[in-house]
Amino acid sequence: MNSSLLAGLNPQQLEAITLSEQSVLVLAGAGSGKTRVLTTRIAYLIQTGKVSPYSILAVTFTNKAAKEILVRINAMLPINTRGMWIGTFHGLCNRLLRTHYQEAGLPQAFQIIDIADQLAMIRRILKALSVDDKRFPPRQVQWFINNAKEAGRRAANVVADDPYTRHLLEFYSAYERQCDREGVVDFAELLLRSYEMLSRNEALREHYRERFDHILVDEFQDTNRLQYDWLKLLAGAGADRHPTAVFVVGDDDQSIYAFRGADTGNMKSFEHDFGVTKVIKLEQNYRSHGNILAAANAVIARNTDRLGKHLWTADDQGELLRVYRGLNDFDEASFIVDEIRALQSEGIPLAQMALLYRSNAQSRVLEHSLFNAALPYRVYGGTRFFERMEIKHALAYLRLIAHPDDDNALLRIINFPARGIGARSLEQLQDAARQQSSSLWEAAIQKCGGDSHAAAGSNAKGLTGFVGLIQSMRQDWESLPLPRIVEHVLVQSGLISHYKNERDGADRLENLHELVNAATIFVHEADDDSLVAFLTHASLEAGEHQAGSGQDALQLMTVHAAKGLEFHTVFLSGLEEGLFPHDNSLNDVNGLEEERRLMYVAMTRARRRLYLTLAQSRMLHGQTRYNIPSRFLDEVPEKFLKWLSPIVGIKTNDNFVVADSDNDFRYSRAVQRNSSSQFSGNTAQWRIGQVIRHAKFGEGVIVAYEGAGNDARVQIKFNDVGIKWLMLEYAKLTPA
DNA sequence: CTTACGTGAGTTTTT
DNA sequence: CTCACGTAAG
Repeated sequence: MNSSLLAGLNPQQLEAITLSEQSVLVLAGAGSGKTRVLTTRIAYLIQTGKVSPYSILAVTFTNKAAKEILVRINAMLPINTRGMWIGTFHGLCNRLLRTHYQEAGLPQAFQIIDIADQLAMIRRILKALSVDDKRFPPRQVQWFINNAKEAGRRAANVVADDPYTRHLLEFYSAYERQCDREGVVDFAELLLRSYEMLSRNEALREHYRERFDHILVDEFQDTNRLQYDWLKLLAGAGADRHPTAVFVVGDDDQSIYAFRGADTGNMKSFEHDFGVTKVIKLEQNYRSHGNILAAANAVIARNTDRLGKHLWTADDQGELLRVYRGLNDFDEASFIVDEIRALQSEGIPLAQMALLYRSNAQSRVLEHSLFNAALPYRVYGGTRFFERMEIKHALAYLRLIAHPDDDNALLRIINFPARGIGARSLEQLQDAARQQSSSLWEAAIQKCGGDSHAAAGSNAKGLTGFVGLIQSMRQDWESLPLPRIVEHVLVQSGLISHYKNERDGADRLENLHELVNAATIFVHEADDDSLVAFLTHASLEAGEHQAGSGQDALQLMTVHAAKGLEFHTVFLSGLEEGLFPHDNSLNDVNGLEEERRLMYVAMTRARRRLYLTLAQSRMLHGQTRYNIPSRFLDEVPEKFLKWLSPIVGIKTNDNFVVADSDNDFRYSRAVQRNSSSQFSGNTAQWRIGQVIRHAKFGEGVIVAYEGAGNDARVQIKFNDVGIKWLMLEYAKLTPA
């Protein structure tokens, strides 16, 4: 047994990792080493030799998390992780369905559609049924369908009491039929389909139950009903109990996806459904300083619906939380800019600072100020690589090659780039397809075949050309390796020349070339380098939000997007009633508690410094709004706050402090200052009085320091730029 | 088929 | 306000 595997773990972590074969709930607070525990347990199970890597199933929500687990296991054990069942719910379900496509009633090359494709399809169906889309907005229909699926219900299993629901159900069944006909599945379908397959097929179910001795689940608080039932089925919990040990890690306080069907009730159900006798709490936080943690604890303590957990840290109290209330949103933004500049001059990298907001719309003003201040920043969220229009077009060609029944794909590209197939020829095509209940592609082929005597209009010519194009592409597919096919399709389809001629097509062209790169990388990395596998990869992994230039940049994102991340400094902006908590959650207790969890998540992202900012007025929807401070601000005990602005309309009206950049740090310094003159950073020993050199500020002498290790700060009297406090971790000092 | 205009919505979103 | 989408006109 490699003892280094378990080195440096606290007793609770150790217990969770080495627990014998039983199901367990691990309540893991923010920054408590959750991922480390999960991965170390996997490594431990394998290394102690009791468990084969192939009888472990580990499931996450994001590809990123799954990758992280694989990387860490690879670092801990000399085993090949290929072939291990570690992935997202959707990825693993896809694997099941691909392996047993016949049992699942799917074509071998079934395609996965994303929400945009799904919406387009629903639009099409509603149109075909002549539905008034004012009464039944496509988005609402989509929401209804996905909700039903995520609760494990088919159209046939939903009870409709009212006419409205009956209509929705009709659309749901029509949608189901259409998906079946096209041989496509949406995200929820991956889960529902594999769930149904396993519950229907006893032999298959038993096979997988036997196979997996251990199931591990990350972010368990985010599971929805269907995912829970899926786990239960696979683990054989309930009546016919199977000795599968199910190890789930989660934090009910960080459940922020209830609006999407996540159900923390699953954590409670888990205990009794899986015969859990042991709940392990990981409550030691290794991330944040004490004040930040205490403030976050105070906020989350207001929630009534909790399993109960209290984070603590062995670290110092650290600084107070800094609060700034600006006159307006612009003022708030310039405050943030000033503070970022100051931190930057202290040597803290921009990438270690995050600017968080409740909703995306808030980023506009902030970005404006950052841009004017010439501060590099990166916004997370927005369109991801495989969701870009030009990429979806290219993928649609590829999909049609691999899977001709995909009407969605056909409709996307039949006239893009334009080849003279207008609305009326499309309508004819759709009519023909509907009549013989075939796919559009089949209808197109027939139309071309019997075309010689028909009116030789330009549209017929266009259609023939299109059919010929796809058919020739399909032939190339037989003989070319994946990246070449992609390249070929880009050229033959006319996409390349189309974007070459377009005014602002340069970025799109670049993205298309990037797609060839993606295919090349995929071929090198994947076990299965087929076109279908690549398309699946594109559907299940939307790709990075942005190509990430690698440049040091401030991180801008919503609080949701920040979950799981940590930063030296966090700016939490827009702390106003109506924004955070959001208007739409104000009247609902559950909604408010979710907003509060969101606040908790936001606060616990900060390692060392946390700013809470707000504005007295701001522009929203073209109107100036005067918001009162967020209730969450009131929920932080005053003793943890340091006001940096005069404040109005809040109970602690008189004890504000005006920012004073020189003396700003004095209060925290008093607590932590050390008396010895020798101290050490990460790599080197330093002493007071020593002459040093700094890359930017030049030569200077160390006059004081505080803290230790990573958190040590040094005060240096520079020859040229005066006295400065710098973070030792980032300052890159060299002895002069 | 492209362009212009009108309309309406405007939390969060791992797959 | 401002973006995205859908329809109508050119």
